[in-house]
Amino acid sequence: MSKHYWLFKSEKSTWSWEDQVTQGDAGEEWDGVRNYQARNFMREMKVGDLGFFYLSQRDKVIVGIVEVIAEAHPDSTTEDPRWECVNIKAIRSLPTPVSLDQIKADPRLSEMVLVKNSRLSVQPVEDEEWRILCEMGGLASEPG
DNA sequence: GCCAACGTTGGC
DNA sequence: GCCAACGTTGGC
Repeated sequence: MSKHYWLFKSEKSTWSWEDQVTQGDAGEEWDGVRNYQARNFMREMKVGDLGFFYLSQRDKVIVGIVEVIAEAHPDSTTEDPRWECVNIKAIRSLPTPVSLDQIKADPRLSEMVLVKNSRLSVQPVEDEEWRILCEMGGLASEPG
């Protein structure tokens, strides 16, 4: 099966890109998700899948690229067996972070979940969207 | 800081 | 199983 692409949302004050980068190859659990849709997407993730790291709230910008390094497992931050999470590690920062404004201004990206359902914290990204966003971010081609 | 949108909870 | 109430998210 081919690789899938995702988008992970975080608030800078809770978990910043710098925090993620600091974890290095060890990565970190993407814990704390308490939403079934988001959890279900994490269950679909495979090791090696790539994702964008997006900062919500003040920043509203895609700042980097992460890779899934562990598939869905119980979320260590809760006893509730319903909630699972994957582990991800930072791959690289985007040379040019891509803002929500830019995304909204591009008709090719108007179908993005980020635009249509702004509250979903873990979401899929279409191959074409991924390519466009990598370009906008200053990457000639996708990494990895 | 406000508020709309949405998801979850819990009473019935 | 429905739905009103409530809490949270996140853009503005």
